[in-house]
Amino acid sequence: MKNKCWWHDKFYNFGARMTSTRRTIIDILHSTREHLSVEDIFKKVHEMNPSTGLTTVYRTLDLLEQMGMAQKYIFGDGKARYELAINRKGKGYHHHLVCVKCKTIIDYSDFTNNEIELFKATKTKLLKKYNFKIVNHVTYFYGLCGKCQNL
Amino acid sequence: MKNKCWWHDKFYNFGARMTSTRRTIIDILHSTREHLSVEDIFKKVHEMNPSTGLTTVYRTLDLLEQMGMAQKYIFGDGKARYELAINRKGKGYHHHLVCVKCKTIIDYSDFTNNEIELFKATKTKLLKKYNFKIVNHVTYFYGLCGKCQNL
DNA sequence: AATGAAAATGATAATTGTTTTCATATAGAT
DNA sequence: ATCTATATGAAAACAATTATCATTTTCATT
Repeated sequence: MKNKCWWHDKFYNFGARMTSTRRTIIDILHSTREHLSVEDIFKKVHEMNPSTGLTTVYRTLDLLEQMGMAQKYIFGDGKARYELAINRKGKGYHHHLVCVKCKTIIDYSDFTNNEIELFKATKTKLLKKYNFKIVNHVTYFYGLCGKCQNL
Repeated sequence: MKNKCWWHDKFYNFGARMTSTRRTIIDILHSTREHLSVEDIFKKVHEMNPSTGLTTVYRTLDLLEQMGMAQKYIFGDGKARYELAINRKGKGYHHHLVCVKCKTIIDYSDFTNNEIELFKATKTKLLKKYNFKIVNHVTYFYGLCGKCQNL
């Protein structure tokens, strides 16, 4: 893996190395807007390189989360899901409505500029006050979807 | 269990019955501001009534979440945590900073009136647009705590 | 290009939080 | 007091995730 890419330095700064599997996983996340489960991602990686193990996928996703490149979501179905954090800064920025009964997820992107400004200010405040370097934030709205409201 | 309490109707409307175990669990949640894990809660219940099973605790917490009485949190340590949703409306209202590396949780309550208004408006909007009855919302801020920033 | 130490990987086993099952007990309306 | 839907407990089943450890790979330095 000789050629450098834009994320090469990001990995280096994190004391991590660039590998083809990691690049593949980033590509997969980059190519979709769905919330892929670890197994979803594993299957796709496996298509490209059948020798890749599930453990590596877990480890890579964990690393990406720590680097702030991926966002991990845990809804109610017992499996972690991931999406590229980079996406969220642009067009794909969204939050989630979660039905606490049937676990249906609806993406919600009708946020306001007001909200963006608010969170931007909050991040700065939290860094100062708690010395906590925020890389991402996620809001979940919990409730009952139309179907489940009628028992 | 003959005597009615304020939550009796809430249960009834949900097609659920009031039991002493459920009351105990509500009391436990009511008596703390910590984010208790299921096992934490089970241990406390067990002190009061050793015959209570872990399964019932899981089932009760699930029920309370669906009723909107409890909020379920999943941070990064692999166990679900709960707190009374009622508390969040008053003094105890807060969000969480989660260190993606060491999984430290810091409660954050320096929110603004601006934020409260924003979420109130959002709830109304979401009900109209998606017919989704919001019972609660949660914001997680993810990042690196002071220690983990210095590797 | 060869080297070597640190980091990444894969296969498997182990772990553990959570759910299912099913027979029994209980709540609460009648 | 009776009866039916609901709740419960114990144990087994389940499934996502993590730990282990020997092997391979990256990449900075020769």
